[in-house]
Amino acid sequence: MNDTIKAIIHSALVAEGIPAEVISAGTFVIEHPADLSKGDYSTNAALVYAKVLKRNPVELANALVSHIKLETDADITRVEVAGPGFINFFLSSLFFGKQVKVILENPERFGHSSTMKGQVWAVEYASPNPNKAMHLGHLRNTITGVALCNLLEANGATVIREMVDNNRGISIAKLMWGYLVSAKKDGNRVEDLAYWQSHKDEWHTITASDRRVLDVWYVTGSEECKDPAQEAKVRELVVKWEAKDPVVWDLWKTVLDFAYLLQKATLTRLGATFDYVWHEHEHYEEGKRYVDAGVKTGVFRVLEDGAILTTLESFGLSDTIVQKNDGTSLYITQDIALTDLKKKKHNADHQVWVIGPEQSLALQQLFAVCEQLGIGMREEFSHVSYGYVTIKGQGKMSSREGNVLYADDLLDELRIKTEGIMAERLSGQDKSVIAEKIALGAAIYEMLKAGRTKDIAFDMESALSFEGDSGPYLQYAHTRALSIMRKAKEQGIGPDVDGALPHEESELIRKIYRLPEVIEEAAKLYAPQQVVTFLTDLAATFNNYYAHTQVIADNDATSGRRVALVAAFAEVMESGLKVLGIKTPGVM
RNA sequence: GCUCCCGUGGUGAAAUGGAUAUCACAACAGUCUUCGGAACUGUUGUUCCAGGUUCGAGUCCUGGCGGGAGCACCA
Repeated sequence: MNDTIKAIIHSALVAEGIPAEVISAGTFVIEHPADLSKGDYSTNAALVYAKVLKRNPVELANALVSHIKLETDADITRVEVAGPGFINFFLSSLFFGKQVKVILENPERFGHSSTMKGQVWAVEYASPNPNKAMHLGHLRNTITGVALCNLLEANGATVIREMVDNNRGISIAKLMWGYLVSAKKDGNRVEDLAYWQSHKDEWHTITASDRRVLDVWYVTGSEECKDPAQEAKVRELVVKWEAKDPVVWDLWKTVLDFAYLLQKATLTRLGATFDYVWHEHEHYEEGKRYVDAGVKTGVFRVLEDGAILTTLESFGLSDTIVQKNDGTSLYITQDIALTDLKKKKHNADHQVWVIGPEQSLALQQLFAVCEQLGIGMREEFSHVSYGYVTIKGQGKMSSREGNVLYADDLLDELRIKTEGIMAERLSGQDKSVIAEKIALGAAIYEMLKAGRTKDIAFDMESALSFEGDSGPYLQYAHTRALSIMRKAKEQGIGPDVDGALPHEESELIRKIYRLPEVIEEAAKLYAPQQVVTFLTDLAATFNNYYAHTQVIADNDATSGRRVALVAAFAEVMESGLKVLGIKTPGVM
């Protein structure tokens, strides 16, 4: 419809005798007026061209409208000039009827587009550190990443979901050390690796429910490092690991397996899947080759002390060191290699990093260096950042302050709360499954409802409230729709997609068809939040309809048409929620 | 000091340079509870400050103020 209106305006501009070069120079937009009384679509074309042509906007708008010939039985019934010179388009019942039909005939495809067809996007997200349980910050990252991938995919892109496993270095060594010295079942302290290797069963193992224990070992290891003598032992672990010492590798693999077990449980819960996981130990040494090459071609410069620097002034960025003076790697050294490896592996034309804002400069520098080295142009690389999550009234989370809210704990609390509410109503065996879906829905909604770059002060009370703007509000609207359909089926009323429903009856019919536009725009802007806003408005419109219209009425010829509208709403809501990563609970 | 992000009712948020700034929570007043009340209707109340660009600014520009993050051999 967007394109149709654009074409109509274009021919009206031509008919008005406006030169082609003037027309193509102007950029007018087609949008939905905020208020439905102003029409279904609106354009500012007259305002834009009136400025260029130095004409009165309202007069120009009227002239343009006079060139528009509407056919009877067409999708557009009325065109009006309003306000300072907007041209508003009103759509017909026929059009809306057709949309309901389109939705119901192929519900799986509705909301999808092919605007990104042929593009390959590699998206790195989540990437939790193995030494800690996931908390609120990781939750926002993961949920944002899942939604972004779904959005790109919904528009036809091929999406490669990637995660980076930072599985080596001092942090992991601390975790290993903490496990070694504090996880013996009898509580005795052992520092002897050989003893551990031959008596492994004397140490604790882990199950998916032992969520915090990893943090405990890591903190123990970190605390020990405050003593220089102990720190030396932990550093020695790193050195031995790099030398591939078999015992150290054995311990390393043991501890990592625990970490992966916990990570996987949480990520699976959040619906995060990955096509490829990059393990740091496999590529961390690769970076030096790229640095050497950069030095040879004169892109990089060796400083007096041996460190290697690149100048990024032409990119408007501060210079950065790409290799330490002792010849060892930095994060950026590894990332250069990884970016190239990723690109070659997937032949991706776009690479996205879903990472916090504190990495902004580092990533801009990485992108610039990749351009310097000919790995790719900066336009191929995007940093999809997001705001911080703090706990309301407590400020920034800090494990030292003891105010860290873990992802799983939050989800559990939401699930328990949901089960409590549900107990009052029903006692199905699927109760905990449904409660989990609703808990996830509530959490995802909280994380996506704000603009991506905005900080969130997470309010547990608000998240636990299922009234108004919330995931459960959307899920519930969907459930109510299904419930109507169930009743309709029982009474033998099928959806009537051929009869036109008078659209004055509800605003609902004038909104449901917009989902594909929203999903397209949201993908372009990396803004899942726009889908949230749309669905919330749609659910409110449905609830209003529900409250004021008896869908299934005896001896009512329009029941079938209303059922079709409700069914279409249910499909649209389900498609929209799916993109966000929210599951519909169905009829509970 | 420099760079980036953010600033919208009491609270949390929305708004590709457009029309009367839109929702939700809270508060107050109601509906109905015959398709599921996790609902619906109504009332009160908002763009950090000062300039500028524009027919039109929450949005763009300049300068402040407030909050957060980053700034070369840390991860």
